[in-house]
Amino acid sequence: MAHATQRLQRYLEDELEECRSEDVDRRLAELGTLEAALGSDRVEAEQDVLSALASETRYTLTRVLVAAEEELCVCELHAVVDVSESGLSHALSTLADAGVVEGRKDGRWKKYRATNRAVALVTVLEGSVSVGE
Amino acid sequence: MAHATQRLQRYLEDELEECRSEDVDRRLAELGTLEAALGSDRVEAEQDVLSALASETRYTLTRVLVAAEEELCVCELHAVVDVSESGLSHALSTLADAGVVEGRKDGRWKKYRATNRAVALVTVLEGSVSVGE
DNA sequence: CAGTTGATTGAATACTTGTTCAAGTAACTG
DNA sequence: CAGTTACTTGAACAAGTATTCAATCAACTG
Repeated sequence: MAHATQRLQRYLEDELEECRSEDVDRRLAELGTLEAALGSDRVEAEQDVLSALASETRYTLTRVLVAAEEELCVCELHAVVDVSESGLSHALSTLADAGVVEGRKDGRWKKYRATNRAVALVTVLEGSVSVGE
Repeated sequence: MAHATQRLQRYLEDELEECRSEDVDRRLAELGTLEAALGSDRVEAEQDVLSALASETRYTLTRVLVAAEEELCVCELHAVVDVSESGLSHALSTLADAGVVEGRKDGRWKKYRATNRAVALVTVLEGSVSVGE
């Protein structure tokens, strides 16, 4: 919650045709409740997931892993994105921290697969975003 | 698609117990298909949505608008996030470009509401992300 | 065990992005 | 019409982030 109650007061006068400061306080409380109901740690966690996906490299990796429907080796993923070996590793690590992919060591190779979270998010995005925007 | 086919070749030798370069080419083609099937403009659009949401200010605004289930005035939203008037305007404009919110002018006031896309995304995130990560 | 190879980690850097300040537009009000 | 008020826009700066290089770890191989 923050500042600027004068403007809000004028807005409520306008909307409610009545202007007691009681109304402003009540509305501020309502907005505060809306925000508080979200739960700041939950919101923070959700935002971490969004930040993890909000990069060309990382979203491409996620998309490919979801499309693959199987685990892929780091060396296979390296053929898909155009970053250094180390950049790829950083990207996968970020995605893993966000719970979007899961890694498993298999001998000298390491394999990653998409989690349900990734599948759910990609599905919704795919369904809601039409091309040409 | 990118580089590093030697490593991929060794991986396939390992996996397939057989090592013709044909196999490497086929696998590369498969990975390429996976990636191409996504459609780069579609992926780009999806990523714009993710980038729009991947900011504390903008995601909070989105969350509040989704929770409100009604349009809110810019002046009301200003009470929710801790940025300047101009920062708020920039944030809402970014969200509108991504199709996450919609604005409507009502006299001297401007009101924003969450779009279906926002509702869908928030719902999935809420459902897939548990607190404590 | 020394040598390779696959992958990760940390520090440095180049780049992107969020926020603000200053100025501007659009709509009401006296 | 001059003056507020609500909001937006563009430029500039500060803060954050993606990528790379170098070094390191871990697993296999001869």
